[in-house]
Order: sequence, then C-alpha cells, then structure tokens
Amino acid sequence: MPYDPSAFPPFAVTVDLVVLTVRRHALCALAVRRGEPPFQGRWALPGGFVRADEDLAQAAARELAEETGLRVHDPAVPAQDNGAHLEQLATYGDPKRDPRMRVVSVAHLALAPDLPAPRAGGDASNARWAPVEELLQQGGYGRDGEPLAPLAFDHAQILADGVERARSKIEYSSLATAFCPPEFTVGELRRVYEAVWGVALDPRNFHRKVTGTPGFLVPTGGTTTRQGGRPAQLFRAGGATLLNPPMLRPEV
Amino acid sequence: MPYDPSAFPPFAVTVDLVVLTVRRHALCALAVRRGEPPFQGRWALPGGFVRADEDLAQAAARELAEETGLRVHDPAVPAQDNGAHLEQLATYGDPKRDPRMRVVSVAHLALAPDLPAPRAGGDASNARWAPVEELLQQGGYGRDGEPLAPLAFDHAQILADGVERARSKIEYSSLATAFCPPEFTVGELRRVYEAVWGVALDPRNFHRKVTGTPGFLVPTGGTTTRQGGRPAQLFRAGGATLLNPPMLRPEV
DNA sequence: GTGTTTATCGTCAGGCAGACGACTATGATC
DNA sequence: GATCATAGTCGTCTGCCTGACGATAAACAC
Repeated sequence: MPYDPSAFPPFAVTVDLVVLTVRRHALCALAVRRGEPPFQGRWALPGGFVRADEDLAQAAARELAEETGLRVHDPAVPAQDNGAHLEQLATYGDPKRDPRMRVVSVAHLALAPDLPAPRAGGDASNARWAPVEELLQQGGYGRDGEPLAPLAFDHAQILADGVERARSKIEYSSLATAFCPPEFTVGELRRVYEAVWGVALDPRNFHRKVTGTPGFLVPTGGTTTRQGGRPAQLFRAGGATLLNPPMLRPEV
Repeated sequence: MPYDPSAFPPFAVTVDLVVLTVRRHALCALAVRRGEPPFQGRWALPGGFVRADEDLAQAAARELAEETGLRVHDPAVPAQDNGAHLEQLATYGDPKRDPRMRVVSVAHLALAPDLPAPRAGGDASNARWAPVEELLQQGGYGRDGEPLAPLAFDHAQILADGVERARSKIEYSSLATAFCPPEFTVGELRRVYEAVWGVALDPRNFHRKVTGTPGFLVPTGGTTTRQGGRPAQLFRAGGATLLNPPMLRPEV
C-alpha cells in the first residue's frame, strides 16, 4: 500500500478531555460552553487541535493545563502527588461527527482532586463542573433551572465511556486516590468510591479492605477531624497501582 | 477556538490491526511484510488508510476482511458465531512514528479462531502467523532461521499493548471463546487460556469454573474425541459476556 | 488386557467478602 | 458537664470461591 499523498484524505485530529472530579458527594465532569457554531451555546467537553509537533498525550496535557491549570502526574515520581491522572480513553471518528469537516478525536480521561473553580480563558461562566448524571441526562432542567440540552457533537458518548472507564478502573487499581488530595482519610477515599459508583459502602468492610491491601495506603502519622467525629488517620497513596484482589462494586 | 481550516495541521489517519489467534498451543499474531520503504522487507502489522467516508470501526473491519477474509462478529447476533471479535485498542500519534508524514494510527484488536492460512493479496510469503514472543523479541533467529528484526514503525509497542489487552480481557469476559471454533470442548478452551497466558492451568479447577459460571458455556449435546482420550462434551459460547467473579490468571 | 491420554466428579482447607456488633474519640447541644 | 450525634476502628461469623489434589470414566494404541 503506497503512501501516495494524494491517496489518503486529510483529517483534523483533536483531543477531547473527560475531566472527572468528586464534588459534594457527586461525580462531576468539566464542561465548557461553545462560543461559536456548530452547537453554539451548548455545553461540550474541553478539547482542541493537536499541533503539528505534538504527541497525543502532550496535546491532552496541554489542554488540561489550559482549562484547569492542572499539571499531569508524572509516573516517574510516584510518591509525589504532583498533579492529575491522565490516560488515553478512546478515539472517535465517525465521518459525520463534526458537520464541517472530517475530525478524528482522541479522547482522554483525566482524574483530579476537587478544584477551586474552573477557568476557561478566565471566563468562569463558560466553564463549570457538572454532575455527570446531569450532563448525560436529556431534557428537564438542571439544578440552576437551566434547560438541559445534550452535549455537543458525540460528547455524551465520550463522557459516558469515560465515566464507565473510571468506574471500572477504580475496582482493580489505586486510581481512586487521584480524586483525593495528597493526604486523605479512609473515609474520604470511601466517599470517592461511593460518589463514583453511586452506591453506599460499608465503612467497616471498606476500611478493612483498603488498609489490608499492601502498598495501597501509607499512613502519614497525622490525623484530622475535618469530617467531624472521631479523628481519622491520614494516608498518602502507596506505590501499588494494581489491587489484587480487586475491590468489586456491589452488583445492582 | 475557531475551526479555521488553516489553523490545524492535516493528518493522515490509519488503522493498524493486532490480529491474534491460537495455533499449536501458541498465541500468534498476523504479520505482513512491507513491500516498500520505509522499513522495506520488515514485518509489520496489517493496516491501511481510513477512507473519507468510513468510520474507524468500518475501516478496521474492511482491513481485517482484506487480510484474512474474516467477517466481524455482529453483536446483534450473539448466538451465531459469524466471525471474529474486533475492538478498538488505542491510538498512536507520535509525530515521528512515521518518518514521511504525520500519521495517527488507530489500532484495533481482533481475536479469531485458528485459520487455514493468511492471505495478503494472494501472496502467502508476505503474510504469516507468528508467535507473539517471536515478533516482540529482538535479535536472534526465528523458527525458520530467518533473522529476527523488530517490527516496523512502533508496531512492537502496538502488538505488546494488544497482547496485554487480550491477556487481561479474557480474565473477566467470555472473550476467550472468540479464539475457538463455533463448537469446542472445555479442554480446548483451557488450552486457549494456557496459550494466551503462557501458563498451565489445573484441568479440574478450570472445568469447575467455566461450567459453573452461568451463561458462559451452553452444551450442544454432542461430544468429540478429536483431542484424544475420553470423549468431551461440546459447547457453544453462551450469552454472558462478563465473568463474575473473574477468572484470574495465576500470579508469577 | 495394559498403558496412555483426556475428561469429569469430589473433597478439603484457606482466603476473602458481606453482614453486623462493639467500642472510641471528637464536636454540638442542652 | 452530661448527653447526643457523628465518624472511625477493631472483631466476629458465615458463606462462597479457589487452589491443591485424589479418584473415576471413556476413549485409543499396542
């Protein structure tokens, strides 16, 4: 198959970001409001073109930094929590997914601790954290009375895929700690699982599981009472990335 | 961010295929020999350009049919085994991965039963099934005395990612049946797991596990002795796609 | 028949998870 | 200060699943 430059159609390649965080007991995603057609005024996932000299992961990290100020966690510095988790999610290339031209989008999934406030070029009204159920639900009205319109393009599908990836991945990996601040309690970690899965977990069994898994949590020695009640031990994420055996989400 | 056509660089988009099968107790991948530079004469994964009006999955299915004659299993006809399993794997877009131009490749993973013989445009010498260890190993000589050169482009990485995906996915899904003919025995299925994981499994525990998982296997009523020894029951793949609890590969 | 191969059924002990009781240590309220 | 509410932590018990492995069954080769 010769690589005749006239033999292949040109594509635009973008990265789209599913940025997830946990706020007020709910799994939330970052959404930005589109400023121009198509889908003008509708909410969409943040994203942008891949530049000529950029790798896909670089482009995703750049977009993430532009939208949130987050830096990407460097796997070479495991002990230091220096940013968000970022991984490639999937690629979407339906010929009609963008009405103007042929665009292939490489979606990425980012997991971040709760952040102060989104910034999209400094305009806060054009970026927000929204519960994923609200973004995926069609029709009706959001918490602020705004009518719920589906996300632009195929972004509802991308978001759904990203949420499902996150939900399944925290089962067998230590990725849930990416939603937590550098130091956190077992209860805070449990509330992350509960928000992502949308279920209630038994605090005692959860405590036994996460503290009994070698390398998952490392006690820092400190305690906190920021959640009220009895002071809780503080932990950092340990070096283990895979949980074996996994923590399976309850069925139904 | 305006979609000014002059604002984004044009990309070529290809699909590359990791086609896996099990032959003679070994996990094998389809490799094709490159006919022109770069990497002329080297082995590579099959693949090709995505056409202007094609979805990514369509392009991958078309390439798979061109290279192997396989049709893709239609999920809408679960009971009928009408082809191979095909899923998107990951996307590779390093700016230097192709020395000629900017190419983004959307890799797909295909799992197929053992096939008669590969065909690459009718020329058998330019396509072959090779054990994945041989394709991933650098230096030395293959079984036929041919010197082992690394796969072209970043295809060794793509192959490694595809193999790891297959190895982990048969843990928690019924996907291993995609390596089997429409009717198969428990022993044949076990040999698939053994080949993919490269380990030996206890036949008794394996039998208990797969026959005890509801919806995994459906007895057809027939038996066969094609493996020698006592006749074995024949099964088809059941409707279940997820195994819960999973069948974990033995550690180390 | 004897030996070999493969399939299939059973048994047993250990590990792990779900259900849940009990106790501890803080802040809030009266 | 006593009481209450809240959250954290330690145990116990039971049932399920798995790994290790014995035993039997049904074919073929000689």
